[in-house]
Amino acid sequence: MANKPPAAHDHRRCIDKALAAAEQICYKNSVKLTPVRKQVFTIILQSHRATGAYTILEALAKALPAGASKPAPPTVYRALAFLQSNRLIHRLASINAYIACCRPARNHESYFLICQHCHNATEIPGENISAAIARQAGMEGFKVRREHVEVLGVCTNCTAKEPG
Amino acid sequence: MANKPPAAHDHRRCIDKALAAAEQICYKNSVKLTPVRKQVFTIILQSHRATGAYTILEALAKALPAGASKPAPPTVYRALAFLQSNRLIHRLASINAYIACCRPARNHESYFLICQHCHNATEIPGENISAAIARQAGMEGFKVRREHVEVLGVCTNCTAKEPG
DNA sequence: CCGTAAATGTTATGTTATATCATTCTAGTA
DNA sequence: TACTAGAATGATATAACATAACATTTACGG
Ligand SMILES: [Zn+2]
Ligand SMILES: [Zn+2]
Ligand SMILES: [Zn+2]
Ligand SMILES: [Zn+2]
Repeated sequence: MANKPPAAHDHRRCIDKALAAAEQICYKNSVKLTPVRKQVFTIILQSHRATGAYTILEALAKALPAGASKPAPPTVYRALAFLQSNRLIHRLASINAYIACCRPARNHESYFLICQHCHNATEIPGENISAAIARQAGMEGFKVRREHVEVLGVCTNCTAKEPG
Repeated sequence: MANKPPAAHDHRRCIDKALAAAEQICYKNSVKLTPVRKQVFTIILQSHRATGAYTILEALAKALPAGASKPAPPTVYRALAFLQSNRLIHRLASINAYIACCRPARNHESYFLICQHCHNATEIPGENISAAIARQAGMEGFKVRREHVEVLGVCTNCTAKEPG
């Protein structure tokens, strides 16, 4: 476990729940959560920090059965594309990294608080933000398709540890 | 002029105003808008679309006095860093590109509507969006430092041209 | 079993960004 | 004017992120 979650919790349970949800969603979408895809998703789930594609690649190489050939970047990027298209993960463009969606059942856009100190990323409800965006977009006659909100700053834990 | 601005306007004047403002801001900040930096800024100003670093690099190579040695990536990236730190441009992380700020005198975060069709990017007022973000961040005890809001969709012009 | 489509493997390359050190320019100062 | 320290730029190499293209394997209905 290479991270410190935003609040103490049973992370094993966290992972299991996410995997179960993913299985359901893939079944509903009539797509297959193949071993590679599941493995990549599991790697992403290990932490509440966003993970870079090449970090995932390394982890995948270690996770594969001994003797298996080393995976190449397309393997990871294809799995990421699959997971994104099924709304199981988000991409954080400002830091080129990928993170599990905390509410994959509901279609929604991407709203994150990213701690510059510990790099934990917290997915937040986007209703109010989205409404504010819709208002501005409406004034410009702009049709909204995707929303990416990435807020950088310092999380509670890190503020507590480093006052001032 | 390699672009179609969101609304018809005298783009030459647009550029001149932005350059004059930049001179002022740099003077106020006690920093130098050197020829390279000014040239890079001018290249970015040519269009209301965001411009990639390597596109800027090519344009810079053509713009330099004949016989001058070809610029390398760090030249562009250093100029971009300078322009960003003086709030003259924004980086659009979702498309890895750079665009001039339309209100550089006022410090503010980054709120953009990006047309997926014509690639024009419109900087919008962020007060309401920022307020909504502040509310969510407050609930998480998160200290906001930077906000990046990138909305992808279709602009008025493109909607008009391609109904349905 | 066979044929097809999906998934994965493999190789190469494209795209974006930075590290590092050398050189030149700028301004203040003696 | 000459010296000097710091800023800016030049030059080279490489890191980090991502995709194109084609070969091979796998899954699965007929
Ligand atoms: Zn989500
Ligand atoms: Zn933190
Ligand atoms: Zn701006
Ligand atoms: Zn458009």
